[in-house]
Amino acid sequence: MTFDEFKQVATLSMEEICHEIFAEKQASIKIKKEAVAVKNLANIFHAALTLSNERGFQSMSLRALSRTSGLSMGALYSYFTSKEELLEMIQNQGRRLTRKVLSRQIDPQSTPGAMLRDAIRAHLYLTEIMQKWFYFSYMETKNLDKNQQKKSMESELATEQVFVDILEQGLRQHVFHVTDPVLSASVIKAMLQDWDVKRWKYARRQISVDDYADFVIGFVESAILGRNPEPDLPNKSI
Amino acid sequence: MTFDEFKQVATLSMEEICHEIFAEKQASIKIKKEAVAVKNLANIFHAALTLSNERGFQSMSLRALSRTSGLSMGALYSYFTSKEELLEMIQNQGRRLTRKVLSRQIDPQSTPGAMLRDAIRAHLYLTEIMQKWFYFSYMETKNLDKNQQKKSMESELATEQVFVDILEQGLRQHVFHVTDPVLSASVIKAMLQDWDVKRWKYARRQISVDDYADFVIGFVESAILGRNPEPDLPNKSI
DNA sequence: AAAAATAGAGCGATCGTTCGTTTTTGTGTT
DNA sequence: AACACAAAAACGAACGATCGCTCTATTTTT
Repeated sequence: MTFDEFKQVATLSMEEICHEIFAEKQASIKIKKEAVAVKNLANIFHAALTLSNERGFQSMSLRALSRTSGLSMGALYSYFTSKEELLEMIQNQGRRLTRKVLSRQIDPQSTPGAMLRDAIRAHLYLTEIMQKWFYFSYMETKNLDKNQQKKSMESELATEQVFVDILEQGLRQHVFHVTDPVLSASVIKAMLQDWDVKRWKYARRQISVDDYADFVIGFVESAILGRNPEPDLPNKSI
Repeated sequence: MTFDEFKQVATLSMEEICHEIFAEKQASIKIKKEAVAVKNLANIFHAALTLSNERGFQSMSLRALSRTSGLSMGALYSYFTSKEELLEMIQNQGRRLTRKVLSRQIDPQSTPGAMLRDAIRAHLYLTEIMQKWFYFSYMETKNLDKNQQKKSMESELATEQVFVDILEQGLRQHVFHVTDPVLSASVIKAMLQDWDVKRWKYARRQISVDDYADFVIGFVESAILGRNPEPDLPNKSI
């Protein structure tokens, strides 16, 4: 799957999620008509992410959000009941999209090697499309309430588990040489996250998302395919 | 060098830095006596890091800082002229300590393999000791002014360069098999940073800093020592 | 004209910062 | 040892600005 194809899948999933949010939050959203609500919600989310990523969510005043989104203070409060609820809505929306898009990208029938490559690439593509959200989520998790923080951690562990599963499957088939699948998945995830958090560094060096994906795949494969030039050889790791 | 030895070196360097800060900032610090100034500065920095890491620096009110540090509002403003200057002082202090401690840890006379291991371990030990500061720096860089942001980026690139140099030396001596030293250094740094940022994850799994260091060293070595079981063999990589 | 959506002034709370006052400290004199 | 007295340090109430949020009036849509 190329980056452009991936983009289309994500866009479709995004629309689904806006419908879901509208359906669930009808208690706190005062807007009746879905078309209006979805359009303005997307607008508000985009403006909030842009402003938050400059100085942090707490520092973003609702007056600034009003200015950037083009909606009045009163209008904003037709879409959420408090600033904190807006924070939760944004976090929720991103988690949903992450789950939805990633689960569609990995074919459990293919080989562990192929699955690992697909998972790395899919993660990076997703981060690229949802850049603002990932950065936001990364920076603002600590400002959530206990319950939402727990959800955020579970989401992190769930994405990590995708890699743990792939690595363990590779271990069972004797194609990966991994001493600790959980820690390995952890450091792989750390590399992927760096693409979002240290974006300025890679932009300055003119490294594209595909460049980075190729490199990470190569690096990880060197680390876990083992030093044996015939990785197909079984019973080596016992 | 063990973790306990490392701790002592860092503590000594910390005292040096407090002297330096007092000497340089005498324009904005209204306190005359160094003993008083150093003691309270350390107190303020510690309180500010603790509070900031809960909800972010911007969300930390100076009244809360006053409460936690035990100093009154007026007293606080004897040590800095504005909240923003406090932010800059904290960032500066951490960057200094990082530079000072790390440069003393790596012996340029040893082999690339040993240097790489030492550098990884030293980085993780430093992160462990300065945990609050690193987390703070990670989260608050974007809130600095342009000039301070530039310094922060340079500091990041400088620490990365330590790894680039080691990798390139290993390349020249044909002991490392690295396709791109800069990207390799980048992902190594990402793994090290994860120890600080995702601290809750490793704490929950009861992984110590030495456990993590051993794992990262093993992972990186698997990746770059090449698949050749005789890594001493020269001219292989040409 | 009824319903839906938006507008924006106004409210109390809290923010960073200032400044006149009080307390503590260090030193020389009795 | 007790005191006086500046200098140094700490204190905390008060100020204007801005915050999140509300509420009624107005505009837009159906």
